[in-house]
Amino acid sequence: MGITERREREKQELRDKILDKAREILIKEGQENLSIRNIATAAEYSPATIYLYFKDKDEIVYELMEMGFALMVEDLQEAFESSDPVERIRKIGHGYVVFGLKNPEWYQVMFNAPQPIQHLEKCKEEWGRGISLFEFLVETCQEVIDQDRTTVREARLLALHMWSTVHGLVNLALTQRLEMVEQGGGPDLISKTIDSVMRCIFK
Amino acid sequence: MGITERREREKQELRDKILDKAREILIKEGQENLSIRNIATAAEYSPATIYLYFKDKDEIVYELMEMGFALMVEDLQEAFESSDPVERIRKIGHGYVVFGLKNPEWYQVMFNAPQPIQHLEKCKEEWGRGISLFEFLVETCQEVIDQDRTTVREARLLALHMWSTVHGLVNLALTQRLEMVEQGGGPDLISKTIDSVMRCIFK
DNA sequence: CAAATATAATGAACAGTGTTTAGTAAAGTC
DNA sequence: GACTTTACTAAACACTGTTCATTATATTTG
Repeated sequence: MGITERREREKQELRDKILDKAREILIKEGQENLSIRNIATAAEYSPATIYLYFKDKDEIVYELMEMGFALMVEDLQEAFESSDPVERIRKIGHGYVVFGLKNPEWYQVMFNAPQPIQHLEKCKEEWGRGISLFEFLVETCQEVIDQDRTTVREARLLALHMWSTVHGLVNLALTQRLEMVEQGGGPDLISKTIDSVMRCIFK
Repeated sequence: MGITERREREKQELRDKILDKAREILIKEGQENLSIRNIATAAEYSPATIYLYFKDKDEIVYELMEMGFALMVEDLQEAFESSDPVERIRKIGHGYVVFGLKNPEWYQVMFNAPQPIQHLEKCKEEWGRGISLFEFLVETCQEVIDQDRTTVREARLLALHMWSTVHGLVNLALTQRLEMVEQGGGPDLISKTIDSVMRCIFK
């Protein structure tokens, strides 16, 4: 059945094209301009057609979130490969913040947007890539604890501490709250804060 | 001129009424339902009338942010009065997170919404109450440093560290990311995390 | 090849959003 | 009572997500 195969393939291709245009709009014009109509125009189809390939807008945002995680993992690859667990955590933390500041639109979709999470509730899938990243951090924290290089005793708690701090930093910076209290609230301040956090946690 | 005074007073009263209805909608129906039309209907006026009292929606959100800070300061009053600076920081941190989790709509407006900040840029005013809160935290951190109860040497850095962590925690919880990695990601986990952070920072 | 059928795509509508403008109705002034 | 100022609103514009009946295309069947 070569014909049905071709149709299947064409269907997949259009789905991919829609996602690709969505990605372009997200990056170039921001999340506030990521509308079904804009996506449809970019893909040269009518808005209604989008709904033949995606249940709703949330499903598109969910797919973009997945893409974002792939990009982030790529960015953090070098950090993951550090042999020293403390250095690994420092590099992950720093890389995490840099990714967030350099890719604000991706970051919003991945860590702040409610849509992808609501989509998960509906489909009962899992926040796969996000969990993987966190679990890797937990494992690294466990290594640090095993090496007795921190006073914290629980790996999950330590990982959550790190995540909260970098997530908080990125969000404060992205929502312009950081520059409200610190004029030159740039990457310098963020680096200093991460270093300070690291010194607090590790011996 | 009693008439112009009355008219001035009536103008102020309607402005207050609009803000009050906006507050009610924010709390009861959430930020996604805080529309000019909903506010106008609640105040029993046409949508266009709102624009005679506020430049745009952002200005209303900005006023709501100010209200939110007043509420938060009230909530944190007890924490502010602790004589021991370390205890003060712990209580502020805990109170901050509790406020965020109990008042998600206020929290979004105060710390995540872009509107009030954009409004500030236009009007060149200041994020007054937010800055006051942060500066108080900085002063308390300085006390802790002076008492030599932490290894961190810079008060502003320490304050930012604390703020980032609690802000990150609240946001992870509010956007359902916390429960993605920790099933029972309730207030218990958050308390434990704050305690862990405090132990790391203070001797 | 033509007719019937299955599939794909869309135009138009619905209910909502923020915002502007022209016009009306009421209140105050002379 | 006539004029002017103020307060208010209906209607429109340009958007948003989403649905559904209709149309056009492609494939299968007679």
